[in-house]
Amino acid sequence: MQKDNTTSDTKMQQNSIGIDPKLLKPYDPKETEDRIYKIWEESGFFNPDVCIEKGVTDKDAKPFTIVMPPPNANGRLHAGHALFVTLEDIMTRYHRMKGERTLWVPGADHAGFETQIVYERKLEKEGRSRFDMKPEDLYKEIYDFTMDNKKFMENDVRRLGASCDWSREKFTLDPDVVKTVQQTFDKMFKDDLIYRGDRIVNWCAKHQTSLSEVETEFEERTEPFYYLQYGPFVISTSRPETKFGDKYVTIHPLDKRYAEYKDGQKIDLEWINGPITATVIKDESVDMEFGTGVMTITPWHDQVDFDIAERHNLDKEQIIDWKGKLLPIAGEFEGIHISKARPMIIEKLKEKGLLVKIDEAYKHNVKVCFKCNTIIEPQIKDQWFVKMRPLADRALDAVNSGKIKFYPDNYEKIFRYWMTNTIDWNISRQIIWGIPIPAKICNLCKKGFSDLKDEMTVCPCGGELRKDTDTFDTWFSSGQWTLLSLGYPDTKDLDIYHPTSVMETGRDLIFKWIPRMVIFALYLRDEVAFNNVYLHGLVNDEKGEKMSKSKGNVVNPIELVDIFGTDALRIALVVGNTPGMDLALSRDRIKGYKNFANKLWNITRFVFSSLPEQFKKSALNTQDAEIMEKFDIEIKDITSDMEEFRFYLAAEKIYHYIWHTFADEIIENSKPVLMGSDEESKTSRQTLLLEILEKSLKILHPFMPFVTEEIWSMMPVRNATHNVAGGPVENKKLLMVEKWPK
RNA sequence: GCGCGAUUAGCUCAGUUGGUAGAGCAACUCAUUUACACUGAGAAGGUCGGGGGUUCAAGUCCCUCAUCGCGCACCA
Repeated sequence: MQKDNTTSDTKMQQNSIGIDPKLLKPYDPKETEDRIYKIWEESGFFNPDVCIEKGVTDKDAKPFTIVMPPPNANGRLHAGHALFVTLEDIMTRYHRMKGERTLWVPGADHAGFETQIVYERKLEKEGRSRFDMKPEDLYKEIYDFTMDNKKFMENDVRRLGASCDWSREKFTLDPDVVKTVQQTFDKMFKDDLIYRGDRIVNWCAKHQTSLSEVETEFEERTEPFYYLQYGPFVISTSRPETKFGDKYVTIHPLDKRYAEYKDGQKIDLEWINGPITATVIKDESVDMEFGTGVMTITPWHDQVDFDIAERHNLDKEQIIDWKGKLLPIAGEFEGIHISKARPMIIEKLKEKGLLVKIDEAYKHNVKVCFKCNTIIEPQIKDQWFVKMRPLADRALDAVNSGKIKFYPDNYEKIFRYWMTNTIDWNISRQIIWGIPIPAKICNLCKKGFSDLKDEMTVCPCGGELRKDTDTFDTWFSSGQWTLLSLGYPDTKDLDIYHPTSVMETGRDLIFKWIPRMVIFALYLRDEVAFNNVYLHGLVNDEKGEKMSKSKGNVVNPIELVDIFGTDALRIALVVGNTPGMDLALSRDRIKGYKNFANKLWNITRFVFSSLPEQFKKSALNTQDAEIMEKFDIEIKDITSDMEEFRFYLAAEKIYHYIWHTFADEIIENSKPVLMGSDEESKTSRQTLLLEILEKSLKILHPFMPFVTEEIWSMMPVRNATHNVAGGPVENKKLLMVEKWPK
């Protein structure tokens, strides 16, 4: 081993320019990456202002902006994060090299509900509960916990090579962010876009909070389905425990079977806890085909029933309390949790002869909390709601007029569908970890008021006002993220960098996040939030299966970086990964690209060692000019791929060119020329090899920034901007701010 | 129920405006001190899910069916 190194060492030194001894060993990402990242960060070039100041970017250059989807500050990065960092960094580096005024704003998300759950689990392990703590203490603890973790997340982003401007980093609970979000609430309240109302919300009894539609999931359950005698009717239900207060029986107005019963007709009948008087309601929402075509309604605990009750102005009564226990209306069942009450109620119905039959295997979907899988109990609750219709219409207009383009384009349809069918958005959350809603609520008339300055004490009705203790839904603040991370309401950066150029994020956020950002930017600044939306798919394991903790197939990207190097991971995530499509990430795949990094390293060694000590570039002869021209055509092709967001193709093309054209053909065919005695051909060929290497490094840089920058630092002198033996030199240009080849 | 996506080599996937089917990995044959074994050369492998249509020409456009995946909605 030792001997081998010595021989090649002497050989190299004899007939070539000074070569960095590092080049004589295989490429070592571990030794390189942190060092290079530090050089980049210290150069200041992640910040477009510095680029202008140092003359790297023209101050009139076209801006290019990406706002980073802020990773959850409470945890480490997962494979999906590695993909988004890679894609956004590719775009950022490419546009920076094109000379554009390029800004990538990093961020960190407090991730309200999610983080609180993580912290609650921690409390649970310690035998504590948030319900026994003072709100301020809990907030402080979660804050410290999050801030500790935030550093790890940021460091992970750095290890992935992200060339984002850390000086502009925003955290979703930064004081200015909190202030602005509260001001937005105030503005919307004054513009009559926010109202306080008693409406059905998704209530999670475990977490003691309401949830938006995107925080709930459907789960298929097979449960018994009960047919009950309700006076002259047979009604059906899967939830007999909600039926105590049912005093309205609804029928479709055109249902001939029940034509004899008139709207508003009173019927006396025997029910679970004794005789009641039921009222017949005719409503078109009743499905004649389903069950018996007759249903009783429970407006407090069902959206559809609530809507019917609203239409006919019917009474609404709470049956189940906030912990999931039955209220006094349930009579003898009062205080029993609904999960235990059902069989008891069925037993009683049976005894009373009210149970007609049971379908044992009724398949249906139930709504569950997306975090704890607890069945959601719809409840009527006094909450803040955003009127979505007028806002969504503006978003639709923006998309229809082509101001926002989607990659892949079929997501535009999905976006449209969501904007067309949106319902009012509940923004109140009963959790601590979030931005407080700056509002007061009247104890008497129950009206709510925005009160930014916290100065109102008495309601116009004379009632006493209490402070709203709720916080905003996370998406209320992250919906304003393109604005907030650019300093809104301050316009210094906004005027330059907004609308942002690209919003790159996971395809699952097409509902949760994308529409809200469009809406808020249009509302607050009369601009779209971004001109392009690039959606990536999921990163799955090598078998194509979704990564999950329960399956134990979760891959930590930093672990892969440790083994294969960041560059290898990055390009493995990109090649062949079309937008919107899921990717199966295998170690073999990454290993192949680790080999590629080394191949490039060896190409460099060959090129450098074939140059004489005193080398000056010459003009290319006809044959070499032709080879160069072919590469230039390829570069043009790759450039248009970059412009059209086809990174999966661009990456594959440069990979293929470097390995199979440059190394396998051009270098192999150069050997006889370089060994020959025709000095003119030799110099031409040496020039060619050096130029192809230079251009290759530039094209490859956005994809594999570390190895390319490292090699660039060893490039031999040209125009006195490079030194011979490598290492940082003053005024030396970094590859990251070199110009993209034309 | 409505919508979206997928179906191409053993595996993972590309295939941009229709113009002779591609890559990576795996497997196969050969090369063995080479810039690089983290290598090179070569060969093999596909009626592009089925059926129909448009066209001089279809993996690509249209219709239809099947299978898989995902999303949304209803669910008394």
